[in-house]
Amino acid sequence: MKKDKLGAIRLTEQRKVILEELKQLKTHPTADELYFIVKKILPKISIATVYRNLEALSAAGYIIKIKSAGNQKRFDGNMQEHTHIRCIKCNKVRDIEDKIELPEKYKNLKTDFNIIGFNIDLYGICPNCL
Amino acid sequence: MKKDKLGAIRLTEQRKVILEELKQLKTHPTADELYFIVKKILPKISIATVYRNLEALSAAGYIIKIKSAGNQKRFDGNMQEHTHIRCIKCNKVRDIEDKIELPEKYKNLKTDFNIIGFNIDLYGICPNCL
DNA sequence: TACTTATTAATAATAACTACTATTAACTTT
DNA sequence: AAAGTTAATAGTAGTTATTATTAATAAGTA
Repeated sequence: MKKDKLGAIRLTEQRKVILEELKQLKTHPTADELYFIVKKILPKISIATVYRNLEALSAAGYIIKIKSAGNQKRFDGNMQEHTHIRCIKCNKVRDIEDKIELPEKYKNLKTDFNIIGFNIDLYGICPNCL
Repeated sequence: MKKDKLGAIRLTEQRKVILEELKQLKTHPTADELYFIVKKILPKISIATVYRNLEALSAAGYIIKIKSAGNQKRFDGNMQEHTHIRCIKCNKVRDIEDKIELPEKYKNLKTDFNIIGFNIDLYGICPNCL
């Protein structure tokens, strides 16, 4: 089986379309939002395929699963390091171009956890909800 | 109706117990975890009451609803400003005593959102999952 | 006291996933 | 290339965490 360089998944037609559409969007859609978009290209696709493959693609490192508040997972096809801002009213997520870095002094925090990394998200109100 | 100073909610017996138990815990429990704890004191309490009142208490400013990853909401009775670290394996949340501040230079980020604040969470592996 | 409103326990309903199943497609071995 | 093996899919059932509904009760007010 031909494996891709990034992760050990085969890029099926469904996966290719999901990936392409996600990469074109700047809106960080939820799985169901993306389902309706992908459906226009592959009308027979199942919503379970979209959920499953968003997980697979993010596990394989093609896309990013956006953590942070909100009860729906969102996905991001932009692999450049960047920060997100979320609207506290409608939960939409947008990119912040500036890359935020944590000062050196926070590298050695007191905890019995094994620190792997951190996550900074901004929150505010989007133009639409103002 | 006697309103409390903080928010406009009446502190019923159920709410008092939920609040007290949460304040004693350092574990940032989920609603159902807290339900089983509170049940020992009020055996007849309904899980819906716990969910409803965790929302009510956080809306009224008595407790904090922890945002960030993981599919279950978690709650924190510690109103001091502090940072959280989450275990990527078991999703448990612990406090970091140091207060993390965002450098000045990030106060004017380029975005059409109205920035209200930010949220920093660390992630890592807890002693138990190591 | 009688009335009004808030809160509760219990349970039904919902939203967002996630697992299952039969089928098909892709790859591998003969 | 045929047969065998594994992976992926569509469709759908099931699950989990949460939210809404409802009838009963408790608290506050006139």
